[in-house]
Amino acid sequence: MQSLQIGELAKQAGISVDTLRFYESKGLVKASERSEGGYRLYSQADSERLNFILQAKKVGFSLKEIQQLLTLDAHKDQHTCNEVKQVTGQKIEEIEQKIHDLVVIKQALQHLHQACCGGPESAENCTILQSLQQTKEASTCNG
Amino acid sequence: MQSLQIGELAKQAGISVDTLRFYESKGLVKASERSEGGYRLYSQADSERLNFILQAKKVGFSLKEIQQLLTLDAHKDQHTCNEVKQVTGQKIEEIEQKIHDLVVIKQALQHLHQACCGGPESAENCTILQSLQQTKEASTCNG
DNA sequence: ATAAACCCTGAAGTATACTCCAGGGTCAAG
DNA sequence: CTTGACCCTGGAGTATACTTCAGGGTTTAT
Repeated sequence: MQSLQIGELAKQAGISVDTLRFYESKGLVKASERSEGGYRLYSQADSERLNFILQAKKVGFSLKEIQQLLTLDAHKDQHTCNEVKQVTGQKIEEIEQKIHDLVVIKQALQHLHQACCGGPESAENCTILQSLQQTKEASTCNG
Repeated sequence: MQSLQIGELAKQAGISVDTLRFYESKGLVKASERSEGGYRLYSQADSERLNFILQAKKVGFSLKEIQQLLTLDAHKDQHTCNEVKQVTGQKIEEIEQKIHDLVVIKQALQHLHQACCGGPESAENCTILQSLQQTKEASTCNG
């Protein structure tokens, strides 16, 4: 169970050390320890927390929303199971909507991807909005 | 086929008229017509374009990325099928990753949602990160 | 014809999420 | 014991995505 310095964790996560310190300032991830000299030392748990944050961010959650999710336990005494059940239920619905939206966009892109010959021709008839529309009839390039 | 004024479209889409004008300034949606007095008039196609934008935004695409998708056809002559095939292929992969991330988060939330008794007790052991971890053993509130 | 509700442009202001200093300490290697 | 790579804090600067404001025209109802 070795801990990581900020630079190591940042590299692993694919973000900058500035971003990590910024997230700390926002209460999102805090190094669970500091070295003698004051260096941040991140544990495996810290690293997992960070991964969750990045995952959630990628799919459109704001840092504020992510914090809400992460701090359902921060003020344990003030949060009841009732609250947790409500918040999670709502977020699950949101996520289902997001997945649906992604599937719609993906289908349009797939349609476009397949219809497109991939050659050096001008792509006049290859457009997403057309794909979203006419998902039934096959469209071809310059056709 | 009636057209909408900016306020009507904004209301329908659940955004502000300012946001709509802002999107226009960024080249994302433009009213296909103007009234005599200079009012923007949006067609059904404009409205669908806007819906695509909002859908894509919700799942974490930036306005720049959305514009890229929407303008695969803007400069028709300069885009080849080859390019379109590349761009779409890449975006499809991105979307698949996003869907995967959402499913992971959703599962953790569902675990939490189910484990939580929903009562007025303190939610000490109901945390997402725990859920992400121990998706196998059932956890209960205060247990 | 005038008030209320809507629309216009251009520019400045704000929130979020970083990103980049300045000035200085830590640490391993030589 | 110093050089280079790394770390620290606090604060200023930037990009993105809006939001608000100032000053003014348009439309619809009365």
